[in-house]
Amino acid sequence: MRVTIYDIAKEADVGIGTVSRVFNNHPSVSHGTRSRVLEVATRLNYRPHPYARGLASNRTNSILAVIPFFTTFFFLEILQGVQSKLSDLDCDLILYGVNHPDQVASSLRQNALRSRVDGILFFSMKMPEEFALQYLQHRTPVIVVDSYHKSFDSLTVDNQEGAFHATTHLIKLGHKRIGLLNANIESAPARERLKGFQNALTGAGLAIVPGLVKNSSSPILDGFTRNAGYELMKQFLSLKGEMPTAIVVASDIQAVGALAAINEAGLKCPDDVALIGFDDIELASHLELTTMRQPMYEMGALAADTLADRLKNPKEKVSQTKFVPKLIVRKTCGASMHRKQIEAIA
Amino acid sequence: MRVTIYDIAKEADVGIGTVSRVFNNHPSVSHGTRSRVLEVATRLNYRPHPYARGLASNRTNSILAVIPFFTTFFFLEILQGVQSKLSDLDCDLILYGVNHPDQVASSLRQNALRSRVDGILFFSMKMPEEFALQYLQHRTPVIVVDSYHKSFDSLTVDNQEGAFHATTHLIKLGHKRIGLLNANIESAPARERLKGFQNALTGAGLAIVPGLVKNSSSPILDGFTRNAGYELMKQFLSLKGEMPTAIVVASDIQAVGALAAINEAGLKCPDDVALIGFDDIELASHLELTTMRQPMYEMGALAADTLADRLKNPKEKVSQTKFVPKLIVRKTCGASMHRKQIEAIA
DNA sequence: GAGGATCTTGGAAGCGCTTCCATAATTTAC
DNA sequence: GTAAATTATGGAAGCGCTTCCAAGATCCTC
Repeated sequence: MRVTIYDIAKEADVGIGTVSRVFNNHPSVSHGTRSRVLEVATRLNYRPHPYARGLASNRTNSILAVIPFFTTFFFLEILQGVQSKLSDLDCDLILYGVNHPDQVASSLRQNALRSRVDGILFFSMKMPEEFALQYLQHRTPVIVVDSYHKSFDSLTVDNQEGAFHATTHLIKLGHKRIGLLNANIESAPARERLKGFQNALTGAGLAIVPGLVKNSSSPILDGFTRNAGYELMKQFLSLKGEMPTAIVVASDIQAVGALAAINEAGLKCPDDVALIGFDDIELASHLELTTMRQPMYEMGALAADTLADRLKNPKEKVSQTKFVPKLIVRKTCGASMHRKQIEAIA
Repeated sequence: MRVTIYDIAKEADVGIGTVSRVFNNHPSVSHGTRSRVLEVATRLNYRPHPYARGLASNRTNSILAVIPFFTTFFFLEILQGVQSKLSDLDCDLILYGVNHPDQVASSLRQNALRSRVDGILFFSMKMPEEFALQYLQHRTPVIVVDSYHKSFDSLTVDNQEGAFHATTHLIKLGHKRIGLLNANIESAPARERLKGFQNALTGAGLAIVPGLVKNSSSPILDGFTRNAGYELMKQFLSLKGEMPTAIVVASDIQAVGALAAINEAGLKCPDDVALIGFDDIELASHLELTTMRQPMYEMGALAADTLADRLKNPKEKVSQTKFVPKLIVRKTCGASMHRKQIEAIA
């Protein structure tokens, strides 16, 4: 039979209230009693029943992570960060993966309401208003990561700043004719990255050549796909002599497609055209892709922390944190080449 | 206030037992009563409290997945498969990631005992005996995936068969001088893959040349690393004229390292040496790596199904299922080349 | 139409815990 | 020394559900 607080109470010759207090670190238990209870509990191998606890205290000690399954690379690292904090909080992680952005609402309807959780981490997708309202009403804290909602704490990557750094890096390497291979301008990240790109050029006194900014028109994942990168790169390649000497690519996955197009054309990166990506997905290091790294582990960890804070202070005003991506220099930007050479190319 | 079965009972003018029966699909509720209760429940937006349920029924409707965080690529797909089944089972997925194989035991000690779950999916790691005993004692069903334990249902990949197919594919392409770039022979998968390799050669009447079988001696992840592949490939390259015309590589990640070594040596794959990997990680398609695909989604889904069966029939005898990997032909095996050319190289 | 099955139903008990109230023991203040 | 405050403790009530037992209603069977 299961060991309960009654067994412990009897064995340690105290009341059940006292046993409960010991396990909840309630201050008003004398030192002697506490250690006696703990000794007995260890001896009988007692473990509190989480559901009984949850039922009685109206806490669940578990949180829900809603993640998109369709962009694999990104998430295990984030979850790692989340979990590193969660074990401190003595909290379970319930995972709910959504297969397609369009299914968020129906998926949530089907699943997320079933489980009772203390809080929710919501990743990379637009939170449907229907659920936002519901969570607000139920006072279930939600942290939105890599996305934004006015009513919830959010952690985002500063896309504009990231694109600014990326572009500036290329400028510093001596490039004057720099292109932007962007995603679908309908999406906020694409717009922000465009803005950062423009600011960097303008700030350096370079002109923004419209023909060198190419937005994807693909509706599929807003153009953040390998294929979108491939197609846009082919457009750049068709410019021949007018081609930029370096291109800022809105995401690594697009850069992968771009590299394929470059190879196919018989050209070399970075010799013929330099590339800089965004994200630092697993592939990036294998392809020696220079990129703007998003601090995923850190975002995960901070998301968990933020949720913990929110659970403690429900009234606090909604916070908004921005992470600045970090430049990871590899080979595709040509930083290892001598500047003279680059200038010769340009 | 929370809506409970008492509210429903009062509103629908029935007893709480009846309400409970309705929500548990108990047969002995008349049709009229059932629909009246459901109508009221919908109207009041009633949701059963999972913890109260769990406490009263001693079921939790949640399962635990213990996965290794250190081999990222593999798992989201498996989890996707798991989840596709879980929502049928009306079950939550609690995720617990282990950062390093050596930490399995300590990680489990810290975490896995806390949560009460109906069953456990245990991935890719050796289950510490300490926990195996505990789970058996508690009668917590465990399904071991991509690993083996005699007391639990297991799903594994048939490494021997996979390596056999991979090798046979190269033989069919006309190769006579085939090497094996293996992982650490201490690990079961490495041994099995070696055996499949040998069987294929022997079966085709080819000799097994000891110098063409290279096992990694790395203790890190049993040599299933990019670096181990890189180092072993350098050994192959140093054979010069004695080099195999094709190499079976024990894992894609090693093949990535091997490709790097080949490029570094100024050689071309598959022109100078053909390669076939194992796993079909995300990278593989981007690198055009021919490989033996492990059916991860399917394994995840079947794991969940197996667990569901086990929950229904705890007495059934332990099952053991083997998946056969599937050949995915891309470019590194040179299958697209004309056979004559290959023979010319050989 | 009587006796026995078979369906339905109500609701008490109990799952293992937290929490509050009452009370006892001890300390502090004057 | 006494009154008041503080500390430590026991245990009842209650969290929302399942499940069992008892009992009423309905249906057969001969």
